[in-house]
Amino acid sequence: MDRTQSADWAGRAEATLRERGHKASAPRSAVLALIGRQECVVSAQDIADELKRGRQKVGIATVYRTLEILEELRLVQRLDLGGESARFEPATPDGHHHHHHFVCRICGRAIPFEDDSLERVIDVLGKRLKATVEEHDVILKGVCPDCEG
Amino acid sequence: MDRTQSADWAGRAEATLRERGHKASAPRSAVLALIGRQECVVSAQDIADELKRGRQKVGIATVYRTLEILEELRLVQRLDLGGESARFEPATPDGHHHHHHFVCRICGRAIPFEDDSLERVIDVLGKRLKATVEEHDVILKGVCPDCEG
DNA sequence: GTCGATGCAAAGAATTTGCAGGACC
DNA sequence: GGTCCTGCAAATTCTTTGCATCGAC
Repeated sequence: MDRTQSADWAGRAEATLRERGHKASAPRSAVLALIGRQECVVSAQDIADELKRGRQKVGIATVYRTLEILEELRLVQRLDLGGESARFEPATPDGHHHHHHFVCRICGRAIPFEDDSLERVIDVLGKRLKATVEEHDVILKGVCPDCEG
Repeated sequence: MDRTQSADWAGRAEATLRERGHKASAPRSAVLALIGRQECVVSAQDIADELKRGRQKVGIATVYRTLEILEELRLVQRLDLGGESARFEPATPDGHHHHHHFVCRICGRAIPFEDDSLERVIDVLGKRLKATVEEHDVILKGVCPDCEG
């Protein structure tokens, strides 16, 4: 099911880009495919490195430019998890369960989790504030089980 | 009451630094005083600029070094709100109500808010996860009332 | 006096941008 | 064929570091 969803994401992204008048290209497709395969966050450098190991090499500038477009179209979400660089993950279509992140201070790994009560509270909160809330991130920081003790 | 609390923070910070064997200095005191006066986040550059306008000029390197120490001692919290640079704010003593941030996509301002239900849910969540949660950030993004068309 | 703190300037790291050539439609 | 895309390298921006000097204890 993961794989099905992944394929969907890349396909949906390609379609959206085409609709918006963007042209197809091998490097861009490779980036989309890789992002679609992610269950959690990756940095621009991660993407470039991963692709470099494969057959399709992609310049880091292209990775950034592609991510910029995807972010504008809300196909990926940019996250600042406190590391050196920004990280990105495929955005979930509206209403679908999306997750948040626990970041380990020791190993730096980001571990995704979801929680319905949390979403509900944030929903209510959004209504209480006068502002229009378009997106939200919850970041927990601490020590993960592997690094514990 | 704000002012009392601010004075407390700077005083507490100075005391903690002294305890840890750090030496006092005019530049550092100026940074501490300024941070203590903040109700919300500022960037390192904000701090340097603000002090430059006053009588005590402080090099940006000193600002960063001071912030680094303060962060280690958990006297300030570093926040990645998605802007270009990291922002900092005085940390609240344990257990005191701390706030989170709404960031406006148009004007970039960070608006603080607090919510007890949110804290409670995150508390429970921390227990559900096997990891030790040491801190958490909730960031809402959208459009603030002033920028709302 | 000793050792931490400062400021400047240089080094680093992440991200963006300019440009010439190449590919898509 | 025009326009968008790509890769490289240069430019930017934020942050850290090296170093000589100054000041606190």
